[in-house]
Amino acid sequence: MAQARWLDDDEQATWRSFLLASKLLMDQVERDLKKESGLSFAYYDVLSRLSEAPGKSMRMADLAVACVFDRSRLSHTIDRLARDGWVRRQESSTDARGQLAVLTPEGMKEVRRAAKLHVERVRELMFDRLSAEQQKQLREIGEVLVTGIADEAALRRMGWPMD
Amino acid sequence: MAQARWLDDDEQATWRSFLLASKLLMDQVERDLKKESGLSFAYYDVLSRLSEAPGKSMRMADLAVACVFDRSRLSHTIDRLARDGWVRRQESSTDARGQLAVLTPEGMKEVRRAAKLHVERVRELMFDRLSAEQQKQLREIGEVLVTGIADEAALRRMGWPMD
DNA sequence: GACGATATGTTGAAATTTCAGCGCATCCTT
DNA sequence: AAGGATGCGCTGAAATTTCAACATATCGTC
Repeated sequence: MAQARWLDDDEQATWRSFLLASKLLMDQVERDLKKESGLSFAYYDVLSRLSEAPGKSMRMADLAVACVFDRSRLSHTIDRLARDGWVRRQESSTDARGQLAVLTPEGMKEVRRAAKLHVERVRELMFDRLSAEQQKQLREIGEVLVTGIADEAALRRMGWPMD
Repeated sequence: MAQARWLDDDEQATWRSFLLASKLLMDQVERDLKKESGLSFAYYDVLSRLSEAPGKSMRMADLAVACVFDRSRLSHTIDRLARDGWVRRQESSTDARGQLAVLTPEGMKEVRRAAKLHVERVRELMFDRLSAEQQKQLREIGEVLVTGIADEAALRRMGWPMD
């Protein structure tokens, strides 16, 4: 029973392959994004969520869930984005605890500029290399893993497509 | 041509699914590892590579490549691991620039303890949820992405299985 | 063997992330 | 409507990671 739950060679290779692929891919994407637009992926992620949200704004807590940040990290991150003028805070009208992060017009321009380069890069690194079949497989695998980890409430807040 | 390289809906969903799955998975794995063993994944990764290496030691540069750290990050990380007594430094006998990171017996015990919990968790989060078919697919997808990003020299240094 | 080009590992400071805990608001039960 | 439980967002300090630069060593070539 000691070894019962160990990983066999195939599993080991699968895990390593997944791990390395995501590390290398994100590393490369980060590096390029930063070099070409000055934004880290974390900043880009926040701005890009806001840019898609109705009113170009989101509750802090929802934004944190969507970006998979804890609340503290998001708070600090919004501080910096606000200092740079890409985002501003606004009080929620319905919940006195609530703060809204709102994308400024300058922030919107910034994301757009970055998005162009970013998407290009993702395409080169991922989609140009995987067959249509593999893309479908990857999507399904991702969905299985995601729904296995996040509960329904979290998925909803992330804007995950519920069937 | 402006939109020629944009992502369509399927691609967008695939990318998001991959991104979210790896974030959530690593997040969860990190959190559990830390809670149960006190080690961050970065520390665990370093120690675990060393534990598998011949002589339980590696050149700093090779270890950095294997962990996908830059040299500076590895240097600081080894500082901390050395302070905790899990690792010690040793000069290379063949290259006067070289430093070897060597796993101490205490470090070895530490990884072993952590590995047990870690592997258990990876199994629950990943392998218990994916079919054999999906595991095979994921492995191949990972390999395609990895070889698309890292050059042959880097792969070799990572200990990547070359055919 | 001298030369510049490249590789190795470290350092210190700056930027970012993590961690523990706070104050306040809303929710839920009674 | 009082009470506690929970949710929200923020803060400051500690830990970690990033960044630019350095000193030294090896490599390749002439």
